[in-house]
Amino acid sequence: MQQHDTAGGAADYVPAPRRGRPRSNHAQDAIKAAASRLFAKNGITSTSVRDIATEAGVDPALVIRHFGSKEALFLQTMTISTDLGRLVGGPLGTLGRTTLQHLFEDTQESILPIYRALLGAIERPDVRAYVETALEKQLIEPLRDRLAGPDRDLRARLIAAQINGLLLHLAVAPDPVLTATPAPLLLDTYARALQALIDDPRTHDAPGS
Amino acid sequence: MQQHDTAGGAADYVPAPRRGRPRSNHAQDAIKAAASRLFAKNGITSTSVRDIATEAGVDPALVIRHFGSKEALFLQTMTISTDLGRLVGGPLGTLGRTTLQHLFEDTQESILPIYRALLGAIERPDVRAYVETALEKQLIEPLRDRLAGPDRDLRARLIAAQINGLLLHLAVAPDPVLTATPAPLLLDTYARALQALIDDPRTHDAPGS
DNA sequence: ACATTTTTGTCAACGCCATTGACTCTATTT
DNA sequence: AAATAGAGTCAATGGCGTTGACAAAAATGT
Repeated sequence: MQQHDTAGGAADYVPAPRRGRPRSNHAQDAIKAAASRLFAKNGITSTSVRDIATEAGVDPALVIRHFGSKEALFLQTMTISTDLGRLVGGPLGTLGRTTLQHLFEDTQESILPIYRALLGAIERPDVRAYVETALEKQLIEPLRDRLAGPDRDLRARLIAAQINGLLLHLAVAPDPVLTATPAPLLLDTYARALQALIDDPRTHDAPGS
Repeated sequence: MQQHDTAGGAADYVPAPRRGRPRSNHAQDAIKAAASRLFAKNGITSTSVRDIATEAGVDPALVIRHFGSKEALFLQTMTISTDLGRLVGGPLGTLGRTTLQHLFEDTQESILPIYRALLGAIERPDVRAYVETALEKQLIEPLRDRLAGPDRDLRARLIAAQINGLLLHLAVAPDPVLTATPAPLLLDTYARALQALIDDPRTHDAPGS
């Protein structure tokens, strides 16, 4: 009656792989792990659903079954876990420096490949929407609430642009110069630029007069 | 002296499409025009070779025939024509402001869609290589040569990161706040941040002392 | 204990994609 | 006139994301 028992002997005794509905899904975790690794390493376009399925040891159709689409799986795995909002918690006078400091501590771990992957997928509408809201809620809004002086919203957005510019340069290319630069020097230098928008323009608007 | 039939009167004296080997290829120009429009509007992944071929009125195979591959066509059409090097020509004291000014004048024209398209294709190795060298040769090097003081190379790279951060925010999302901001205010504010890295750190390192 | 439902997993397709090889046709060159 | 070389066409190829029909096993109800 049965004509195929490809993966395991279904009629024998069920050796290792359990079938049906285990409480903690085994295949789902394997798919997520494989997707995280491959997306972070090669990006979304160079990573095929079949690649993920092969590395996870499952059928390609199962990937779509569980996650809906390749893009949905991408959004579920390539998320920036660290709360960017807490980066802007320090005192105002040294906010630029402490923000970069925190960012670099996290960056050393794992957010740079994720940032690169998200950037490479920014063309897809769903990814762009996710990045936009994450940027707005997790960086621009906390930043704006901490600023004083005129044009707080504009300045918060421009500070976010500065931060993303640095991440962009660190993420897209293994820039040998930036990478080789001692972290304190790089942080101090860029913090000076951030601070130019953090400080209330009225406090030292015209230094001479 | 030489006539080109890209946009002007191609039908003046050669109405019927010539076959064989015309000196100025008709289909090639149509493909380039269609590719420029579609790539700039929808990006590389959402634009298929078949779409380009349909809009140009040619066979899809002909597109590959002439340009080698979709990616090669992308790199031939999505080029930033304006020389970024001349942006940094102004006097040092107001370099940040004048650079942004020039950038915005060009931006109003057409470089923003191209920037967005390049960013969306940054995952592809050839595109990334092109962007990297263009950035290095056309922006970082001219900038570095104009700076004075310590860490000129590092500061030039960080200024480039700032500029790209602003372009990133302008390109990926139609940010309503940044778009609605009066250009002079936006330029003045961001120029202050640029100037923090342009100015020789030694000249006003300790403003109080 | 059995029957039903729900979820997991499998397999073979579908339609779209970029790209290719074989081919014709025409203008230029010899 | 013959040879050449590029322009254009057509059908096919292999890969892609995704889907539908189906089997199997666990969960659930009785």
